[in-house]
Amino acid sequence: MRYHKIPDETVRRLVICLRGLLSLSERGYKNISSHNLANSLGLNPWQIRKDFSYFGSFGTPGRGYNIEKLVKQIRKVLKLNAVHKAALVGVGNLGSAVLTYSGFGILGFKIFAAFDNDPKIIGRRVGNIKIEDVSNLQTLQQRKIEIGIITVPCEAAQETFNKLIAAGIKGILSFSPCYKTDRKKVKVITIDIAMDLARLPYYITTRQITNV
Amino acid sequence: MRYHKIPDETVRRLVICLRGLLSLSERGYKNISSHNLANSLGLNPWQIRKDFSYFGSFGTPGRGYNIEKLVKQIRKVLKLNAVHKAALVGVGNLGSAVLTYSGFGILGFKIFAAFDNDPKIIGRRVGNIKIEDVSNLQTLQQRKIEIGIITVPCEAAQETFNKLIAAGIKGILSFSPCYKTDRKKVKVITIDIAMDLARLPYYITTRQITNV
DNA sequence: TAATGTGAAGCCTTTCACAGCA
DNA sequence: TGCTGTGAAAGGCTTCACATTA
Repeated sequence: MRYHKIPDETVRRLVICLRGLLSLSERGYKNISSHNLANSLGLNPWQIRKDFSYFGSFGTPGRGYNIEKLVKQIRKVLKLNAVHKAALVGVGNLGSAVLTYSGFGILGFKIFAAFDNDPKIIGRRVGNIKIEDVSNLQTLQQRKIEIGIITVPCEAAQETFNKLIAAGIKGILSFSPCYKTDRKKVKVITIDIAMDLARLPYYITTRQITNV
Repeated sequence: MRYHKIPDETVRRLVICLRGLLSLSERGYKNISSHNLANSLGLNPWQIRKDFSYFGSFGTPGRGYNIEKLVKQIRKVLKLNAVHKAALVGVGNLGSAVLTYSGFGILGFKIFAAFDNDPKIIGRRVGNIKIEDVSNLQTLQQRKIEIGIITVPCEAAQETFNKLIAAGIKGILSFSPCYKTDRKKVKVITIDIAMDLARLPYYITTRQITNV
């Protein structure tokens, strides 16, 4: 049982496992083997076992894992055992899609605020969130919101980054690549749709097929 | 000069370089050193040079790279030198965001068709694309469309996958994780927003900050 | 028996350091 | 002199094989 640095790829898979386990749990399952869990998620059994081994050993040889117990452990390791407050900036189509997505709650996220700079949008409600003026971004610190989601057009991304960092945001999920960020102050995860699309042709015309 | 398998991570960075170079080119630059290119993209100079070395050597020692020449080479390697036809399924907020995104063209993509199953949406236009009924998906093969973009709700993802594969689609960019796909027939790249968000807290409360 | 947990091997990627070239 | 291209070293992740345990 170790508790060192967990590889980035393991963190990625742990989230996938967590969701798989939650879904199994909902459907009434109590236990599962690494083999069956792996199968249902397109992973390898030994990979999963290795991943879990980075933070403990929770299985029962011959039986497998108790789902509830495992979920609790993964939540703890990923710091998903308390609700995280998030704020979203940029309420266009993409922002609205993220705002109305219902899958975050089960993972411990709740979007508490949304911002835009368009007077036509400010004041409207999306879901049960009232859209505020971006000039209010500075209030995030007082409101103890630590996660930012950037869904503004590319041109506005850099400015939004700066404002979020100034507002004490600790982690950012961004849909615009931004290379001029002080990565010592915040952790940034970028979703770069155009880049992901542009990777496809290389793999299509080449024989070689890999996982994502 | 080799032409072997290019590492997945290199493919990822090549797209980033390509966009960086295109942007430099637009701003009138003709040449750039690995050092400057790397700096502007948050990468390392030696990493970039190594990446390029997988498919040739195009630089001039003491001078750097000719941007136009390099762009041409990267496009060729990534198979982005011809227009790729894409189709999108699921025209909700997310789908509309992708449909109206203007950054694909420069990378060689054009969305030629969009589908939904909601009679209220079918027939409408988004941008200059008329939304079709999903039952028309089978026509993709005749229309020589080889790339699919899945922006349907989770529940509908599996069925959409199956239909796209049946329609002869070669590569899929999906916003719903789907683990039951025949990865020998198509290359799938998944954008899993909830998963990416859920990875953040682990890195926020840990000191360790890494690139994405 | 059936499945876990993990050291060790193998493989892939990143980083380094420097020879070589304009 | 300045920057490229690349072999070699270092580092990190995946896979394997099997001892171990309920």
